[in-house]
Formats: sequence, structure tokens, C-alpha cells
Amino acid sequence: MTVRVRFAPSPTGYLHIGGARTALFNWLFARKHGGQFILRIEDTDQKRTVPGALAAIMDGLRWLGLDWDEGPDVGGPCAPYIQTERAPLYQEWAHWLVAQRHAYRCFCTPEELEAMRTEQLAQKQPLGYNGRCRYLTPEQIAAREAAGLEYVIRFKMPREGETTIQDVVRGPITYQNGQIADAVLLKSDGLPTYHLANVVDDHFMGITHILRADEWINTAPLHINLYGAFGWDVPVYAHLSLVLNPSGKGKLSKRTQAFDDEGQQVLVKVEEFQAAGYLPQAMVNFLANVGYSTGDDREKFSVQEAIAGFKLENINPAPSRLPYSKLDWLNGQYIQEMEPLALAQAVKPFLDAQGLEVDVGVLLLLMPALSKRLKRLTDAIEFLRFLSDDAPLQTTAVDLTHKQLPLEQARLAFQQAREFVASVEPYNLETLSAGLTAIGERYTLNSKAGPFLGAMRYAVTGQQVSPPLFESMLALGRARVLARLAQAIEVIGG
RNA sequence: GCCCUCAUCGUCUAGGGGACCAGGACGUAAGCCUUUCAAGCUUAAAACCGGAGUUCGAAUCUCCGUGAGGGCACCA
Repeated sequence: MTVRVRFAPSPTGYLHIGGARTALFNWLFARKHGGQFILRIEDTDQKRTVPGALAAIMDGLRWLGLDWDEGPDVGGPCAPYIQTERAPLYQEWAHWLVAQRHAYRCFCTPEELEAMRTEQLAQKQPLGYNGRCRYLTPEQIAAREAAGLEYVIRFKMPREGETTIQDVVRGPITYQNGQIADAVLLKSDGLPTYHLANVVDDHFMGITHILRADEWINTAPLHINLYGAFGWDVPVYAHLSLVLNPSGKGKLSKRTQAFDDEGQQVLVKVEEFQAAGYLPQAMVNFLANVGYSTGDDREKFSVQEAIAGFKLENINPAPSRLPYSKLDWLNGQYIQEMEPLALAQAVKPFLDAQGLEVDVGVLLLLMPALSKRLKRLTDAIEFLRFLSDDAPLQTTAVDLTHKQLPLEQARLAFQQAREFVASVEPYNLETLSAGLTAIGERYTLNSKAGPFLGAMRYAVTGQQVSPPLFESMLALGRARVLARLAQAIEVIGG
């Protein structure tokens, strides 16, 4: 039997990191077993559907490299993959259930349901539909229909017995049937609820395994009874533990913002991670380490390795928080591995967005030195500000001197450095390094180049922290370095 | 209120009766290296939620607590 799994988001917004993780696990499982990964859109709540959300979700999945074999854009043998386009199918099966007496029409109004709920709350009774319309006589039903009353179709949940779900992650879980209310299957607008649409689609789309978030686990017994009423096979369930807020309080939700211990707002949308300069391969690696373990000590692994070793049994049932600092580390590791050209190209859009336009050729000179300094691509912005001539350098005499390089010595050193830079041939890493180190050693009191090179850094970049000095000088070019040295000499009155 | 689930260093995790004075990783701290910042290397501190039980032996199995999370819509 071919493995068929699906990711079935509702298009209510961007792709959430928790959703991305669910999609990833499904995708890994499909790829591991040579099966199909299907993208299905559950848009049966038209009030909540957000225009553009579908595109945003697909963009997020594509960015992460999670390609789908069937879906709204690519089609497939079970098309359409958007639930509102499948409405007649659900209606047909809802009415079939009514005819089979596994479901019934419910004429209760929203006001009546609200009153019932308030009553249950007040009486501290279990919440849920009380089954008032379940035992309506045919005459009563006919009368209500004749009166033109709106109705929904509810499932006639067995009142006796129990239902056990076999969850791959958690083992068997048993529910008392009497505890499960009669759920709405078909809404009065003719569209199905999640329960009906999900079961019908999973059946007709041949879904073999349902990997979804733990928040759905309590709907499983209802769904199992639905499969039973239809006479269909039940897929294998695997409920993934939830991703919690960094505080550990509550699940990471797309409706509320999350904050870490320092009160910093934390990233939750996939597009935010992208904008913050994270690499998709780092994201995938990171997500595959949350609530999941390879079983050995590997922390960093490729997508191919993740697929090869993927096992449902390795899913951890306990909920977890996202270890954001580990993501930073992982991302830094992946950045270090990038080829200079690829890194330069990856960094450039972030620089451009800041109005810091630098040729890829120039960036290329800096990348080998920069790659091990970046946790996120956006970190390059601060490092490379010095490449802009827009703002004048704010260097002071204090910056350009040192206790080992007092003002007099600094003047001499900078004068000589300027002459050296003006005339050195060729102008490259080796010559700059040799020449300036020698100058530093000559003029500092302790005969070490360090203090002078630190002052040079200030003079040339105007930054206390920058990429290595000689690389920075190379990227800047001889003419601009000379201009900045002249400025520095002016500051110290040389 | 009712139902369901979960519980190992600060965090992500390994472990599934003896190989555990509990291993790895991130983070933290210290040292080395060093032109800044990093990276790298070395070292350190840091955990089995509590209580009973089963057993020769429990982080591991059972029960009871406690704590945390999820669900209980004509939302998904």
C-alpha cells in the first residue's frame, strides 16, 4: 500500500511555524516511503478565509522545500483539492448518513444553542449538544421543514460503549462514547464542518496516515465513529505534540503574539523567519529536532538524512518549546558552509533592502571572513555599514589612539600608513597585512601591531566591530581607504 | 465543570528494568587562540516533579498525588 499523507491548512493567514512542522513531518514520512504528499485546503469556514492566504501558505512550503505531489495548483487524481469546490460531495454523504439513520436534522437555532450552553455552564455540566432534535418524529421533522426552518445535520453518536483510537505516538486511547456530543456535520449554509469534510476527503483521497497536531486528538473518536458509519477503513493516526510558547505557557498560536523570557516578541510566521535571515535548510533541520529525535546524537543533518532516518516511533509525545537559540547556532553552521558566491547572493537582498547597495563582486571579497560571523543573513547589515559613504565617519581621537599608541605615535603611524596604502603594489591581502603590521609594530609602545590595527579599524570603517581589517580595506578599495585615512589624520591633528 | 494527554540539565533531547555517581546539543561560565567581533579548540557548572508499590535491582513498570498542555462551536 502506498503511503499517502496530507497537509490540510485552512487559509486563514500566513504559514505558522507549528503548521510548517506538521507539514514537514508529513512530507518526511511520504518521502521516506516513496508515497505522496498532498496539499488540501480546508476553507469551509468562509467567514475566516483570508484572500491571499493560500498563496502565502504555498510560498512558505516552497521556501522550506516541501513540495507536494497533489494540490490546488498542480491538480491530481483526486481534484479538486479545495474543499469549497467539493461541497456537493459532502452534501451527498451527509444525506446518505441521514437516510441510514446515522445522522439527523437539527433545527435548533443559534440562540437556543447559546442558551443551552449558558445553562450547562451554570449547572457545571459537560458542554455539548444535548441531542434535543435527535428524537424528533417524522411528523415533527416534516412540520419544521414545511415551515422553512433552517437546519444542520448532526451525527448520531452512539450513546453506549467506548471508542479506542490507536495512536502511533501515544498508544491506545479510550473514550466513553456517551461523553461525545452529536457534532454538526453539515452547516445550515450547506457547507460541511471540519469533521465531515476531513473524513470524506481523507477517504476519497486515499489518505493512509494522518499526522496532525495534538490539538485534534479529541476529535479522533468522533471521526472513527464516522468512518464506521460510512463503512470505511480508518487511517493510521499519529498525533504530534504541540509547540509551546517560549514561556511554556500555552501553545504557540497564530492568533496571539508570543514573547520570550526577556519580553522579546518571538518569530512565529515562516515568512518572518525568512525575513530575519534564516536559511530554509536550517529551518528544516531545526524543526526536525523539536518533538523528534533521530535516535542518535546527531544535531545537524541534511534533508536527505532526515528522510532516510525518519520513523514515526521517534516522535516525542511531550509538548516542547522552540529552542530559538539553537536555531541561531544551526543557521550559523549552515552559513559557514555556504560557498562565498552563494552567500554573497543570499546576503545582497538584505543589504539592498537597507539601501546598502554593494556589488556582489565586492561582497565576495568579504564573504570568507564574514561567513563564520553571521548567525543570520541580516547580521551582515551591521558588519557592512562601513561600505556606505552616506554617513560621515564619527571617529574621535580617542578611537584612534590607545595607551600603547599615544597621540604622537598615532600621528606618525597614520601618516606612514597613508603613504604605504597610496603606493603599495599590488594592493592585496598579503601586502596590506605585512605592511600595516610592520608599521604597527614600529610605532606602538609595546611593539605589537594590535593597538594600531584597532585604531586603523576605526579610521577605515568607523566601526568598533567590523569584518577583519585587511578584507575590509580590500572591499573598500584604495581610493576610499585613502580618503578615510586623510580624515582620520585630520581628527588627530597630524 | 467534564474529557484527553504529557512530565530527564535553563532549553531541545538520548535512555524503554542492571552497561547511568544519567549521554549529546544549544545556551551559560572559564581558559587557549586572536587586529575588533566571531569561529575553532579545551574545561566547568547544570536534570530523572513528589510519594507509595512491583522487583535482588526502577529514570525506565503500576498506582496516587502535583504540575503543565490540549479539547469540549453551524472554527479549523
